[in-house]
Parts: sequence; structure tokens; C-alpha cells
Amino acid sequence: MHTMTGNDAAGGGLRERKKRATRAALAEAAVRLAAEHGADQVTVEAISAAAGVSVRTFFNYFDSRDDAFVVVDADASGRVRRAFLAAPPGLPPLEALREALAAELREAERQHELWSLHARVLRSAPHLLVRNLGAQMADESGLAEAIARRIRAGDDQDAAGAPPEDDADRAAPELYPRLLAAVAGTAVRVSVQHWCERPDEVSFAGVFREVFDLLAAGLPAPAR
Amino acid sequence: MHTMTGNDAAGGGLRERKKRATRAALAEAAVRLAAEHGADQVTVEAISAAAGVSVRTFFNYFDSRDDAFVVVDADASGRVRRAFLAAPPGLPPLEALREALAAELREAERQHELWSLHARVLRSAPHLLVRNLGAQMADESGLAEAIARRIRAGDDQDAAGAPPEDDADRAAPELYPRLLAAVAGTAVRVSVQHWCERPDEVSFAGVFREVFDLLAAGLPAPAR
DNA sequence: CACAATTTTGCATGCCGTGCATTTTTGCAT
DNA sequence: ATGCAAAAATGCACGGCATGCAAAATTGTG
Repeated sequence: MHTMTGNDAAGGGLRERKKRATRAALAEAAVRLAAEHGADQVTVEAISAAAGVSVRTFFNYFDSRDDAFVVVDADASGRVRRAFLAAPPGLPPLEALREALAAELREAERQHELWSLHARVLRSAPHLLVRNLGAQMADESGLAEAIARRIRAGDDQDAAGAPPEDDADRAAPELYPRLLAAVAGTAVRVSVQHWCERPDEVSFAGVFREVFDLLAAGLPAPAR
Repeated sequence: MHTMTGNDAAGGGLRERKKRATRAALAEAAVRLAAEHGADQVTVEAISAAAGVSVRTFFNYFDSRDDAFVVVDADASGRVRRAFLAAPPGLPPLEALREALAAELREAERQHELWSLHARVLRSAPHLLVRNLGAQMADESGLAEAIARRIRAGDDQDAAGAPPEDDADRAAPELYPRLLAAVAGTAVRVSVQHWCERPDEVSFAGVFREVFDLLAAGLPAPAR
């Protein structure tokens, strides 16, 4: 299940490469068809035909029809976690997370066309935006654990005596890591949402920076 | 769509009262059946039978089967908005929202049994938790507008000249109200989530207070 | 090339969700 | 109270979604 093999550019076997090619073809076909005809007018049969596979095969890759529209990049969350943990030790958690997210979002803007289509599909179908949000929430748990680990690592600088239980209380995550992970995800969502409505007025990086500045300041009443 | 009529305890006509009774019966039957047999084992037919209506009638009240598990109190968001707008004018937005949410959550703990069942159902079925999150997001837009209005009202104290457009730019909400609304919703979710895992260690009010204290402080790294 | 493992595919099945016409209930005016 | 119009509930039919199962096709390996 975990696809332990390094699954970035080229995973060893021809089998896995073809699997990912089929999956990507299905996802891209789904997004393009949805952008053209509207999301709810696209049947599984049409997606499968566009990708060159049978209807049954579609359900071998996605648990539901909507999943094809939602999943864009499965290992983006892993990259964010790694970048967050690799940030300079002195940085506060919120700042480290801001940098990690900003780097990932800059990277995401490379596939600008598909991203834009995807955003349009999600905006025109609130139902799918919710599912996308759900995928974001699935990452939240892993990110919260990374935050907790980074805080422990920071504390270990001061108190060298490492606690005997390394990951014993993993089943009961603390409050702060969860809150920070959840709020950061929300911040990304609001930034994208706000920026999508004004593609020309402001840059995405500017919106993103302003959002995190507001968070770091404790969400004060805006001055006019 | 807006159910303009004051829809609190007893809405005028017998019609609307019976409608809400049927809707509540369906929702409660759905939650109880899901808590007993598991959410995905409950068919629409079973829910309808338990509520004493036909299958077709079920779909007259809910757009999908899952919606029956998600919606608990349709006008909770309206109460929060009103309480938020009625808060003392001097209070900063974050504090006013904290108080409004705390009051609503205290009120929600009255139907403790159904709430607890509902929480268990949502935790056992991530799929439904996502839909619940979606319902929360639907309220987000209205709450953001209320926040924007409160801020405008606060500014009108300083500059008495009221702007000619009262709700002209409703279509283009500003960044801060949206962010605050979204983060507050996230804060509630994380509070409930965290508290549900430790029902005995801490009180819900305590978790809730700690979360908003962290937000108001700008999510600083926790001191040990 | 032969063989085992994996993937794809077709078929059957059941539930979900919607449109339409019909029947029943409700509110209101007489 | 009684008839009437609006609204809700119901039954029926239809198509898409989603899964299990077994057969056929494809890939990796000796």
C-alpha cells in the first residue's frame, strides 16, 4: 500500500511505470473533460474511453468517480513535510511551515495549465472542492506529526537527555501541532480561493505572504 | 432557499413544523442506525423505514444519502452570526467570534447524547467527516460576510459618513474576513477532534480556550 | 520459450439519485 | 364545515455508480 519504492520520476519496473501512466492518463482525461463539459456531465465511461481503458479498470485506480477530479499530486504532502523538517533549526514552526509551503506552491505553478483547469473545475463544482479539501485533511495528520517531531528536536537542543519514548505517544497527538497543521492548510486554501477571484489585481505570493503575516500577528482587526 | 421566516423553535405554519419534524426524524434515524450498524451498512431504505416515510421522500429532504449523517442543526450558523454581530462593539473580531462560538457550543452540549453518537459516526467514517467539513465550509461564506459587516460598522464609529454602497461589493469579499471565518471554523474542528480523543483528561471549554489563545498569540512555538 | 504473477476486462448485481405523474395532506376562503 | 388550490408524499421507471468474480491478456523470470 505504501509504495515504498522511491516513487518520484522513474520507479524501477515497467509494471509500476505503466500503472502510474494509466493513473495519470485517467486523472488528466477526467479534468479535461470536466473543464469542457462540466464535471457532473462526465461519466466514468467517457473518462475511461478517453484514457483508453475499460470502465472496470477505472475503478481499479479510483475508489469513486470524483476521486479522479480531486487527486492531483499524491506526494506533494511528503515534499512539504520534508522541506519543513529540513528548515533551519532556529526558525519558529509557523515560519518554517510558511517557507515549506511557499516553495511547494512555487513548484506547483510550473504545470500552470493543468493547475488552472483543475482550479476552474473545483470552483464550478462545490461538491468536488469539498473532496479536495478532504484530501488536504488527510495530509493534516502526517503534517501534525512532523510538526511535533520538529518541536521535540528543538527542545532536545536545550535538554540533551532524550526522552525514552521516541514515538510512543504517536497515537495521542498534542494540541499545538494539530492546530498549526490545520490552520496552515486552511491558510493555503483561503489564499488560493482569494487569489483565484482576482487573478490580475495581486500576485499569489503576495496574498500568501499577507495571510501568514495575519496569522503570525494573531489575526488582529485590520486597520483602515 | 433562505427560509426567511424566523426558524427557531416554532416556525409559524403547521406545514413547516411537520417538514422540520420529518427532516429531524430522518437525520436522527440515520445517525442512530449508523452508530449501530456502521455508516456504510445503512441504506436509504432502512433510514426511510425507521423514520416512517418512503424512500422517495427521503430524497425530497436530502440531496444524497450522506447528507442525512452530516447535517445536525441547519440554523446553528445563523445563531452564531447573530451572536457575533450582537457582541459589544469594542471587542476585536477574533474575541467576538470566540464568544459567539463558545455560547453556541455550550448550547450544543445540551443534546449531549445525539452529539456524541454523531461524533462517533463521523470518526468511524472519514468519508462523512469530509462532508461534515463541507457543511462547515458552506457556513464560512456567510460568516465572512458578517465579519466584514462588523468591521465596517466599527469603522463607521470613527468616520460617521456612511459609504453609499451598503452591500455592493458583496460579490468580492475581502481577505481578512474570509481568513478569520475559515480559521475559526478550523479551530472549532480541531478543538472537537482533540477533545473527542481525551473525553476525561480535559474539558471541552478548556481545549477551546487554549486553541483561541494560541490563535490570538500568533501560533508561537510552545514553551516547555 | 514456458510459467507464475499481476493486470485488465466483461458480466452480473445492487444501491444511489432523479424525473414524472398520481395520490394524499395542508392551509385558506367561503 | 366544506370545497379548492398549493404543497408534500408516494410509486414507478430509468440511468449511472460501485463491487465481486472469473476469464483473458500482459509482464517479469528461469
